[in-house]
Amino acid sequence: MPGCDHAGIATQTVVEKRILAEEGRRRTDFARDDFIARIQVWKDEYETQIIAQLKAMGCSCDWDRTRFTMDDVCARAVREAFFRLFADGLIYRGKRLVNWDPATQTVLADDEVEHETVQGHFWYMKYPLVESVEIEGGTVEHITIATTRPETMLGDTAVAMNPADPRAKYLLGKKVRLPLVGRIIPIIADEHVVLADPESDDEKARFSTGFLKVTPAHDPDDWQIGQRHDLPVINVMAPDGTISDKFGWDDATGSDAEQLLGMDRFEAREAIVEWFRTENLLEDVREYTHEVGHSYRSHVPIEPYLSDQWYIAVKKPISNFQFPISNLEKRKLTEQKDGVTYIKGTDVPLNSLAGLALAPLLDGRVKFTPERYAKTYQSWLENLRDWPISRQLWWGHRIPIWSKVGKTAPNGKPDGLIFREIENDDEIVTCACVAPGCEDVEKQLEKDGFQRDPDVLDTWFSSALWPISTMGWPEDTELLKAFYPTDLLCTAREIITLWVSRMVMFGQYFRGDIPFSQVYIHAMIQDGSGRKMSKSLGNGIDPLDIIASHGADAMRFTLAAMTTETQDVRMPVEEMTLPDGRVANTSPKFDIGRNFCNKLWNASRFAMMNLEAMPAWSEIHPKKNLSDRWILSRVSTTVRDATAAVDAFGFNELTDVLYHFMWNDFCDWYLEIAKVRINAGESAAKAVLAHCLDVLLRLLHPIVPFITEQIWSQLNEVVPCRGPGDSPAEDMLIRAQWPLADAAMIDPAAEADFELYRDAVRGVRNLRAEHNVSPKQKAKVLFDVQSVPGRIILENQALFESQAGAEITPAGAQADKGDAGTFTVGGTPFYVLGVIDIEAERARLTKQAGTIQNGITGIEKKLAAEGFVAKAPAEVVQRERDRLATLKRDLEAVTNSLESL
RNA sequence: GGGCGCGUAGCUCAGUUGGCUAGAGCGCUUCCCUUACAAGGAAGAAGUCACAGGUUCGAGUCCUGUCGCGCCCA
Repeated sequence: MPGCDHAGIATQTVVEKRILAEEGRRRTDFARDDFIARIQVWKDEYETQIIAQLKAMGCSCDWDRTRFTMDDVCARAVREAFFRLFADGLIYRGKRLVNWDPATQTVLADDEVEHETVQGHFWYMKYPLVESVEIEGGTVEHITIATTRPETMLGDTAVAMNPADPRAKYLLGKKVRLPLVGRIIPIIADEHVVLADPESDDEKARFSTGFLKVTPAHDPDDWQIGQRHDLPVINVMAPDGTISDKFGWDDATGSDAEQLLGMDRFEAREAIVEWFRTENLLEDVREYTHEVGHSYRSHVPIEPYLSDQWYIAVKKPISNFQFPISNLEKRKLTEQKDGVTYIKGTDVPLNSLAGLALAPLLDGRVKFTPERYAKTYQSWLENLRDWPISRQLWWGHRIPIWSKVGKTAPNGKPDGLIFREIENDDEIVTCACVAPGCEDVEKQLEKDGFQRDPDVLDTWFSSALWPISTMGWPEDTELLKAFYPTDLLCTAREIITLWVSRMVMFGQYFRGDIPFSQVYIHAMIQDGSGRKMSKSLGNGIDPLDIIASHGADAMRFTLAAMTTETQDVRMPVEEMTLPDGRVANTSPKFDIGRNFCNKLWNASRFAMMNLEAMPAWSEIHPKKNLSDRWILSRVSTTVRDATAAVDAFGFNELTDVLYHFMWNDFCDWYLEIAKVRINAGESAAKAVLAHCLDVLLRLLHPIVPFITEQIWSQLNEVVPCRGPGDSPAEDMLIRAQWPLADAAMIDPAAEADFELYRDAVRGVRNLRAEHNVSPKQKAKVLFDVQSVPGRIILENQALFESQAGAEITPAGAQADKGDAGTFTVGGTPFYVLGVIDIEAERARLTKQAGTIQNGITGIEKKLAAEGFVAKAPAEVVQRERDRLATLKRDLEAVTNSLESL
């Protein structure tokens, strides 16, 4: 089921920027619906492009069912989901410090905040005590706080110190006058405060003065302290990050701080530091490197900001949950606390949303590949905090809540409407959540003075519903019955928490079952120097450009070959001129796939040229010919290995197995042998050839669908019936069955014998190359015809002579081996007569003898080592002994040849 | 601060539960435009498996530590 989500923040930001750049107009210059219409146009353009990319890449999807998270089907599911969550009391409104992005003026989830290391400062600022204090005989007029964000001091409502601080007994309960503002604030005790220790290993302790300014409205830790001590909360900033007294700050007027109003937060920082310096209250400034949260969207520093947001309670037990959750209880993987069933070792109630997502991992119903990613999923859920779901955007699913200040008694009690009273800043607000399909209720509410919440839902809310919403939930559709749960989710590791966990959560909560049983996390492609591909760096690649430069199949093959279990994959990016003349980014890496496809095409063409008058499978006797037995064994082994690789998501292994079979076995050896045999009138090779190609195409189709489908249709014209059974092939390869490995065809003896044959051919070729024997000249080859390799060569004499460019010297012929080149196959010496340069051969053999001797020494050492023979498995010991014997025969042969030179 | 990954040939990467002389592609060297393929064929050179310890008959593989690179989370 193909489709797109609406990528709320990203999409709106892009369109806002574009309209500002092109037309000089801001979002606020538009009516809401008009602006949304503009985004819709942009989205349609890009959606079309994305779908076209998927099609061009050969993705096999159900195109008729293409979905978008904001289309009607999905929108209804979102409304229904929200309504049910609200009805179950899992959605609430909370005043919280949120991650505020002053640039885009929206709230970001914790996951949307990027932590960057920033070179900053600690400023040491003196706050005067209202009354001086005597400590150990000295008079103290000031205390000094240290801060990295001086501008927030305008909102300070206390100074905290650790009760264990020796000065605490003199200072606790005393008051300070907040500079600039003049506000009188208390000195309180809180254990969160780090004690000052210049010698400490802890950096914080080295930088601490022991006094902490407390700004509940602008710092998460301070917010906690404020909650503990019931401190006032004073917000000193406007949503755009400028200093303002319009959002909860009422003692600015008339103070020295008034001059700061309207300044940007960073301007204000400088002004405040300067003011302290002038007033002689700046004690010190020290360099400090620390982590600062930045918006992943606008990249400006996040401002912790006090704001009203809708939340989903993820650890709240759901009363009367209607579906079975898991068998964890039976397996004693839960524990009881205060009447609640928790997942063992966590504070996650089994019947909470977090529990619903965590249980299927723990009970094994959801599996990750590679397995290590299960940890990411698990630890995220175990430490989950409530999910802020409102976003200050226009592009998205608008929150289906209408509200009105004051207690408003419900007018009757229409279906599809839930009222809830919420306390907010000392006033009561009545909120109404409306179910989908109740437009009349919505109109009535608006008539009654209710206003719809302006915010939209987090994009992930609707994305979390994807597996069910796209198939028509909340109806119990035939689609859902047929395809839910699905088998496999394939995705990137960076959204395991944002997306994967929430799909499981919602799938379990709304449908009572997991959305998928397997999660495959694929590698991420980076550029050649290990950087993420991005528009701003200009190091990204458009798949359509790769398709233009190398072809879709080449791209698919290469990507599959690069897909390993590792986290990141590097893709060198290069500008290239495409066939249509455009210059675009692509990568020479795709040569791998292009060369592969080219080879496959040529080999298939050649095979098909030779299939005329192919005998039926039932007429041939492939068991009688070594090369047939060998290639059929290789076919079966390849089918077996390829199937295993697919089952294990080993995509690089799959391409590796198929590459090796196609190129090295099928092309380099079997096709070359078939040439000779077919020329000699041996037509049995044709039937085997056709069968090999048939299986190869079926194995390759998922990776390189276009070229294999094309070859398949040509093959069907040449030989519609082929392979064991001689039955007609499927018209379309995409419908053909994945081949089954035929264990009876696996023939280790044939593979071993063929190996000897191949070594003999290579041995002759090697000598020819080393001694520059002209290709036209036949090499005279002499060997013991009674030996195992000798018999094999003799049985395939014509083939051997053709492939090696050799002539076998008649058995028993006496020959002068003095000027022969030598090589060994399985311990049997082979001589190539009269071709050599004696000095070169001596050097070659000496080197070879050295290599063999190294091998022998290694094995002898191993066999002599204490414990090896006694402790290693018998088969390992035997293997070493066999190898040693062969090597010794090889060495003897080489030594003999050296002596006779 | 917590977690995860990576470091193997000049480059990009494989190497499953420890067990043949550590592999592939690209690049490089030599020869070959042989009637499927020069995006090709034949042959070849090239690695102290980051470093230091440990476990073991045996370590690229397991354990501990160090160094370097990257990612995720707080």
